Amino acid sequence: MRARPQPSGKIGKAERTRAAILNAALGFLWSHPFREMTVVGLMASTGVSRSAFYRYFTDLHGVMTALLGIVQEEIFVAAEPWIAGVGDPVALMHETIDGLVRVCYERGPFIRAISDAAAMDMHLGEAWREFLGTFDEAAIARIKADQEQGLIPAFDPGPVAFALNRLDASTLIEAFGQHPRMDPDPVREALARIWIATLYGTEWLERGSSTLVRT
Amino acid sequence: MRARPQPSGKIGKAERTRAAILNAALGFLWSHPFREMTVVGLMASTGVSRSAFYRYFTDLHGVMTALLGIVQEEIFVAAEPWIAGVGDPVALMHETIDGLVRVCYERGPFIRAISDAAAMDMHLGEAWREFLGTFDEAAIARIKADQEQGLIPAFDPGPVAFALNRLDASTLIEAFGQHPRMDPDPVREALARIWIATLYGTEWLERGSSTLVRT
DNA sequence: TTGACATAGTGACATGGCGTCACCATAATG
DNA sequence: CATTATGGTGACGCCATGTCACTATGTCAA
Repeated sequence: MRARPQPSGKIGKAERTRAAILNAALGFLWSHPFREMTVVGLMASTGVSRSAFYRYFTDLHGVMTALLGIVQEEIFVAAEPWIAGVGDPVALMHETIDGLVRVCYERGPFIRAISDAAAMDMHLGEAWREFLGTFDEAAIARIKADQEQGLIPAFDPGPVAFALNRLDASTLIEAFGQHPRMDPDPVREALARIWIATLYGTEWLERGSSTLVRT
Repeated sequence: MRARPQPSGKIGKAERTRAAILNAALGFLWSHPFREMTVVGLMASTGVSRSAFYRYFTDLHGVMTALLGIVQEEIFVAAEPWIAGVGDPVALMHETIDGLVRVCYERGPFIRAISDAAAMDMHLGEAWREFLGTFDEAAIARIKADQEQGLIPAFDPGPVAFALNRLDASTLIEAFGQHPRMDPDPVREALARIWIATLYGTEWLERGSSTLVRT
């Protein structure tokens, strides 16, 4: 065991500074693109010197990796109904898309910042791709299962799941990633229409409009 | 009239240098991500000094803007069948997606570089968004027209066209944007399935497989 | 209490890429 | 032959980055 400065429940100095940096990043990215974020600007709002930054993160992309970890969790939870739920798959699909749209509407600028930053750093790019990859796996599994039940026509689920997931990611990021954000309702309806028509067939679209799912 | 160094048809020094820079960029981006491109590296392969670069482009994003202009044209041509063609819309859709996949497979790394660079520069980002925007307009018009003929069910075409175009862009970029590129056939089939199921209905999917369109 | 030690934080430095500027060379024009 | 504009160059200053030696502070063990 090493010498731990704080033996009891109180959060230590280190944790507080780290959190301050992350909060500064969140505050900044809500209204500015990632490309405008600098270490100087970030540390200006924390009260500690610029070089202290490198004690907590390797670079700005390290901050974004941390942010990805936070957002990731929320998105996984939102997507769960259709991925793992039982019951009417079309209703579950509405629920999942509803959740994804909600999370991405609330976190839009952050998610866009992560996706932007992913283009500028190999490691973050890899993490981002892996993140999307888990959705591919999950969607493929669900499609396969529903195909075996005859709910979805037979086709290779891999490329379709891949494409539909990219559809969600890039549509949501573009729609909600910068101010002014689009109205979420039409986006939700469009995504639901595309997923349902592609997987379960057009006949499911007219009845059970998305308002049916919303409590 | 100013003093023009080349009075007749021969291409001048300036045009040649500019082309050399663009070629250097193409050569580099085929196997390296945009984030690794520098002015020094670019000019090293041209034989002229680094500072000469700024006579032809304002910065690296200026190069990417020029590249966008080139690729844009090819993509417009490829997309034309469904956008402006007459006849069976499902066949035209297959033709368009076929063309898009072909162009994006050939130019993949360049297109990905443009899209990456768009995240790092305001002006290029605007140009890229505008580029995608023209497809939105075109798709909306086509969907409206087919809706009036009863070929596509009635719904607000705006968000659906928006989402489907983002689907194409991000799927094609992710599939073919870096080596090793995916097999184009499954991607083509997945995109065709999604577009056709969403717009014209599932019943068009089984017959007329994509191989029918390929000469 | 004291000495040892780990952790938080700092200022200074070197680096690398960028964009500009004053200046030079060349070649076409009159 | 003088003029003039275009293509090209080296040097400069700038900005953000990442590192490093060093200080300060607080904790633990003897």
